[in-house]
Amino acid sequence: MSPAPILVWFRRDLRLDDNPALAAAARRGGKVVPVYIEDRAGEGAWAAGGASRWWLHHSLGALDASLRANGSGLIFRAGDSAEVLGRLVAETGAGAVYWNRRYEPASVALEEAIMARLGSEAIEAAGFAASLLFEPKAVTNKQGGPFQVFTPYWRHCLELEIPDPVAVGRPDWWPAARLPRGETLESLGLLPGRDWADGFAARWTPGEQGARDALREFVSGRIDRYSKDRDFPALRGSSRLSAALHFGEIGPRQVWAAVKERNAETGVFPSSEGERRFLAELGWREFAHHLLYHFSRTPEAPLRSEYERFPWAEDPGKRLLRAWQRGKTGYPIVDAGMRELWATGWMHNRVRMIAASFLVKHLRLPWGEGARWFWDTLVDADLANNTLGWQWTAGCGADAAPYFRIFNPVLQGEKFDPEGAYVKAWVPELGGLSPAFVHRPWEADAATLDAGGVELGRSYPRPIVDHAEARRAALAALQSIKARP
DNA sequence: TGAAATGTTGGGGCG
DNA sequence: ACGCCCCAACATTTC
Repeated sequence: MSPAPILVWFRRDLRLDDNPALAAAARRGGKVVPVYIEDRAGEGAWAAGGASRWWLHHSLGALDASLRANGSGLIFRAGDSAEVLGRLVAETGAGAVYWNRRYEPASVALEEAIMARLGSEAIEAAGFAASLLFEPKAVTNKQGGPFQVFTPYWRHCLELEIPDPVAVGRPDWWPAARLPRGETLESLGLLPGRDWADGFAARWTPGEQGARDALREFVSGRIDRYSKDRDFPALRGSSRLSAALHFGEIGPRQVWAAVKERNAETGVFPSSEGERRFLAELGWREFAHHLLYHFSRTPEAPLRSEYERFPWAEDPGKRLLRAWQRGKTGYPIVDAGMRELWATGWMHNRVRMIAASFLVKHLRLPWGEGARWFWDTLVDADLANNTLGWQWTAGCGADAAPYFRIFNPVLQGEKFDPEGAYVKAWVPELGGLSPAFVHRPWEADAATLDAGGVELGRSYPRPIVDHAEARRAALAALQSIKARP
């Protein structure tokens, strides 16, 4: 008699390769029932945002197709995860539920509850490590606590052993369970109602194959120029793997192994500044997830409590916030970034820092407003990375930028987009300006603006705040929360 | 994974 | 020839 069926509960591990839960289930020899549950309440206050759901929809479609090639596609369900799993166990006579762990606070709580519930029913329940290089509990400082500064954290991690993805591999075949499919992918309602996301498809290929292709393309060449090119948004300098990693279409061990593999002949690894820097970005991803695990309130509250009393600016009618969201601040590099975000569901990292800094320091609007906007508009929206990024920018997080570090959007633009190519790609109304003025159109004289086809205040806004003035106000506000008990 | 203010130095114009 | 000033260029400090 063959073993009882096993439910494989897919979540943010939408791949067949290097998927320990699936591999373990396949090894058992019983039928495998792959299921995805859309459980918005189970995500706490951070159910996936709009752009992210677009990606999720297509990634689930790709996973379903891959699974169907083995005989049985993904079972889609909506509702409370514990209840749905309980019903499926009953329907299928499953003896076990396997999944790959998540580390966000709501997910940790949900998994604990499910583990207890299944345990009480004598159903085997097992979570596997798949989405990080290191489990949060495996990385502690000498006092046994979490690191709060990246450099020592990552130095410590590099001493640890990275699990080999080949050891998990991709199961060749497993006995398929025939189940009524019930709900369809479409019925989960993941796609946005409006035509907002229609342009995303021109840029992205969600799914395991797309992720694999993107990794190969990056690692076979661009990675060697990564440390130089990564800061220039007009170039394609970064890997653009963020969404694939968020949804687990590819795992960080596979990324690590791909970089290692390209050095197989020499054995020297990492072999270039580009590789070293790229791996350190995986390190930031680990760091962010570990910090969120240990400081579970940080999506809502500053890690440094003195920032609870930060005097944010008034914004009647949300005029400033709206201008920022729509890419109409009058600062070209900020507006270009915000428009790239809206059009593609993604923004170059250098520009994320500039745009975020502008919201928090020039407009003095709460970082949570920015975090929410990014959460809803980024296809790669990730609670750990988003939280770390915004708290870093606002100066209130772990290893944060010092409060006095205020990006000058003009200088940043001129430094990292010297020709204005990035600005012109997303803010076409500035296309007629020379590099000397494309980042500071308000300084051009009337004839220059006229020749460039720019009508300040009409075709492109004047700056909504004055840089020098905003900088002074930000420093004063930050001063006001310092050195008080 | 800054920017601006302030300080220092040294070349060159000039009386 | 000398001292003085200006100021770019660079370094340091401060926010």
